[in-house]
Amino acid sequence: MNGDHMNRPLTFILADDHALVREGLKMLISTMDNMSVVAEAADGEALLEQVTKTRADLLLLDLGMPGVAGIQFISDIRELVPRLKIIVLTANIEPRTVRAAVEAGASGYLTKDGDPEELGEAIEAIRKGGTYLARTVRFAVGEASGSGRQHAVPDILSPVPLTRREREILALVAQGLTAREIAERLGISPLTVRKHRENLMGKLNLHSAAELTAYAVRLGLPTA
Amino acid sequence: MNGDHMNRPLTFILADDHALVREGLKMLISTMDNMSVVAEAADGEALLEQVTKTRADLLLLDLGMPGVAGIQFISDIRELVPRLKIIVLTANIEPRTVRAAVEAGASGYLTKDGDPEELGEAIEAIRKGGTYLARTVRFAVGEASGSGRQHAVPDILSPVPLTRREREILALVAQGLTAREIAERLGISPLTVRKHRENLMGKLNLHSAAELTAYAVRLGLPTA
DNA sequence: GTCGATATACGCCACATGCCGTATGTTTTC
DNA sequence: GAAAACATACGGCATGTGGCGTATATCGAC
Repeated sequence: MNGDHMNRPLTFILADDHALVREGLKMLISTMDNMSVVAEAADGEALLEQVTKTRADLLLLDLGMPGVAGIQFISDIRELVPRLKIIVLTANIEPRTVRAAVEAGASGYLTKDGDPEELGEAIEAIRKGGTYLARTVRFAVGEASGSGRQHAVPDILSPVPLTRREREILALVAQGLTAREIAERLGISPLTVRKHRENLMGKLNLHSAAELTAYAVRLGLPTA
Repeated sequence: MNGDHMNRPLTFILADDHALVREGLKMLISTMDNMSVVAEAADGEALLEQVTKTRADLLLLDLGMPGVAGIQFISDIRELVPRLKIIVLTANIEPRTVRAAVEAGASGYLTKDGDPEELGEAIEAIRKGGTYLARTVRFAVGEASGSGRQHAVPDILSPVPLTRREREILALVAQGLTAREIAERLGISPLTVRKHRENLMGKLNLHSAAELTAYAVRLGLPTA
């Protein structure tokens, strides 16, 4: 971001739990000028190791990885290694998630069903110190000042920061457990679990365990 | 399978709703000898068009595509174009799904988190007229005769053929709708919906709407 | 024409859930 | 050290759900 315009190659960490997808992305990146993949990770633990061990410039992060509780992970990494820019790569196009990712410190947000060229555009934008949102989700953030959004933003919820406990309980609800089962597993009262769940539904604007489950699955939490 | 050992290149159709993933797979395949991708499809409709229009040898099918009601689609395509061999590519490793896919006529079953080399191995096996299952799911089918399975197969359910109505209701349950809402939408009694749901849970060995939802989402049904 | 599968519909019961309120102790933040 | 956020816990009430049984109409297969 200072004097190294485009001499030194940009280094990447690839984080995606699908080896086949990683392989494909590596191929894609290797066809670009001055780019190289220096590390890969298939789960959150491996990723944490790699981000501290390597000195990569960019992290291409699949939000659907096991052991990666989504958004929270972004802020964790930003705190740990501030110089590492994060590009989120996911199938999730919910406005809620996009906003949360950006506010957590992601520099880019790409969707898996987007135009492959967007990867290059995102890298370029971020190298210049900017941020990049995939065209498919750009409407989600309201454009801040732009000419005029074509679609109204559906739900105006704040980025919905979940507490640690809430995330924990969301993950268990997502596995189809009842309040009682969750309570047993956590060693607390079923009534407390219910309260947490109520708070979750309030924050996320959902209205049933099934919707919570769907939300969690789409968010990439493990479901079995 | 007859005289064309390896002169004519093998032609592929890629079906995956994620353009980025398709791009990566295309790269991967292009690095192999005598392989070429002749068509791509991002949804079920486009795919149906391509399978009839082109005369490809192999279909690499992501089971998570929108508009593709999973397994059912495999038998549909097999009926339509019997010469086209199907390799399923999915993140779903449920024994139930694996067995169902194979019985529906899939020649291969690869998982997205599997070893990328498996793609080559699968193609080779299928070219010889065999079938190929990813190592991560091979246990699911019981090996039929094999030396000895390392893990017992957890649930012994038959491949679970769902009726049209049941699939319809599964999709709606998966969106978090209550029995009443589903009944209104279909113009039938809520009690009937409940019965269908009970039958579904019986067939799939699930025990709550949340589990049904998780199942449907993993299966690739739309959830919003 | 009968049999089986499917779709339809109802009732009962125990239990879980969603929504409301209140309360207390702990931890984090300012 | 005060204020805010969080985790804990309880109660009531209307509704939904899961598991059970029963019953009828339709339709395609044999």
